[in-house]
Amino acid sequence: MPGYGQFCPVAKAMELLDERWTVLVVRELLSGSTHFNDLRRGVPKMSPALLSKRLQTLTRAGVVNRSETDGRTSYTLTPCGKELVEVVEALGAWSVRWIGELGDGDLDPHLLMWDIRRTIAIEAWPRSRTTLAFHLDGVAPKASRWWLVVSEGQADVCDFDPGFEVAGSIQTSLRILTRIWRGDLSWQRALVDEAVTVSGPSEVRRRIPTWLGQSTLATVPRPA
Amino acid sequence: MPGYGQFCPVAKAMELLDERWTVLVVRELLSGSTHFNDLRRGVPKMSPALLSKRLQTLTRAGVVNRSETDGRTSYTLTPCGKELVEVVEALGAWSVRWIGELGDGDLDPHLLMWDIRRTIAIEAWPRSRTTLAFHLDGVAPKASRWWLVVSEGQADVCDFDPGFEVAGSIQTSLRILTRIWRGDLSWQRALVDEAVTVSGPSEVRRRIPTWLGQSTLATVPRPA
DNA sequence: CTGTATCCATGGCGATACTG
DNA sequence: CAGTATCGCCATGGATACAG
Repeated sequence: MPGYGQFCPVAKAMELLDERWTVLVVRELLSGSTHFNDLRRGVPKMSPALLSKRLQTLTRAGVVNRSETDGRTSYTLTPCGKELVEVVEALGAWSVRWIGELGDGDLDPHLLMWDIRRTIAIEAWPRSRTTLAFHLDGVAPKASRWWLVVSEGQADVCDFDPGFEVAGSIQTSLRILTRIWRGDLSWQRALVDEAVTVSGPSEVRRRIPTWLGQSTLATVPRPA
Repeated sequence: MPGYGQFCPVAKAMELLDERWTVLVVRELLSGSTHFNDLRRGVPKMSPALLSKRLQTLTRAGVVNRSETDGRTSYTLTPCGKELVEVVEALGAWSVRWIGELGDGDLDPHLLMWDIRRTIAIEAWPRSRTTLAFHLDGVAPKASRWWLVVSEGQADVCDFDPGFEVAGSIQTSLRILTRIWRGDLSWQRALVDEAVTVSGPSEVRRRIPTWLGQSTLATVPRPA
């Protein structure tokens, strides 16, 4: 399987990018992960051996730069790699428009909470430390309760009760919260349908949709 | 290998598109091929069994529309599939900028002549039937000689002497002609370096670069 | 924390031939 | 023209354990 045997640029690109997991690793790098275990968190179902191999391949291809400082290994995208943002964005936009269905196996509370943490609008939150509690129905107990703590311009997510006073709680299914985050479903719609229950002071209840962010692809217009 | 187990749109898109050959099939469909054997010509190294399988997968995914009219089977892209043009173009643009090196195995005279035929600027050619002969150095004899015949607004490529009077000839290596077509190398540069020899009346010699087209990606600016 | 080493099963895919 | 049928390999990648 030595490539496609074509000089076509698309074929040459796919020789590198059609390998399983490769594009997802690039996506993680584009989103800012630089260390091996950061990357692992973004592709949890990928074995470390394979991640290592992919990083080597990408490095050899000139897409990734591996460096060591203070005994810490970092992976960053080269200028070449950074330009893959165009490809990844095109893929994401197409996908969000045309691949709406998610299987149960696609849902993952860890990934979702991590993504939510990464996209919350910190500046919209109160100055003082604020904690939001999540309860995800129909998820294994260990992964069903989450706390989002925003304090001093910093957001943290816990899968255990941090013990802070909770400003508000969100109760919904993993699927609904995922769809909201992806932009497949609006907060409005979910609230009206009672697919999600928000509790707490009315001020907080009103604000929550503006506090929690969404995928950058959420605003891509969907086909009629 | 049941997908990536992620709700991320990029992951969902790649579940479909990271399968070997799939994107190349889409590329062929985008470029206008509609019949099974048309598609085969664009991906000659792909087995018919696998092409069939990919077309089925793409059809199930809603990317391709299969239809039969007059006992003839046609494959076309659905609206969903047509929007993959954004992805394919992003891939091509990135590739042409960053993946310049071509292995010997990437070169293919059939594909190249077919692509040249598809991209020539017919309107730039003389009204009367005009034939150009190609001689590709270092290629197996059977695939080293080609004739391009433009007549009545129609271009044809032959791997045998059609017997028409030849207006001009191009002699070069397969690699050089490929690089010119991709836009990696300019006609100017190739002529100055004597990497390509054009013979015939001076008027024809001057015109040939404008008659023969280039890949649509040829104009993508290359990194400094 | 950042990987490597090893092992094994699976099935993807290539090759070839054949059919209505 | 438009595929199916069959076969078998080997490489991919999943799993697990372990190391510097």
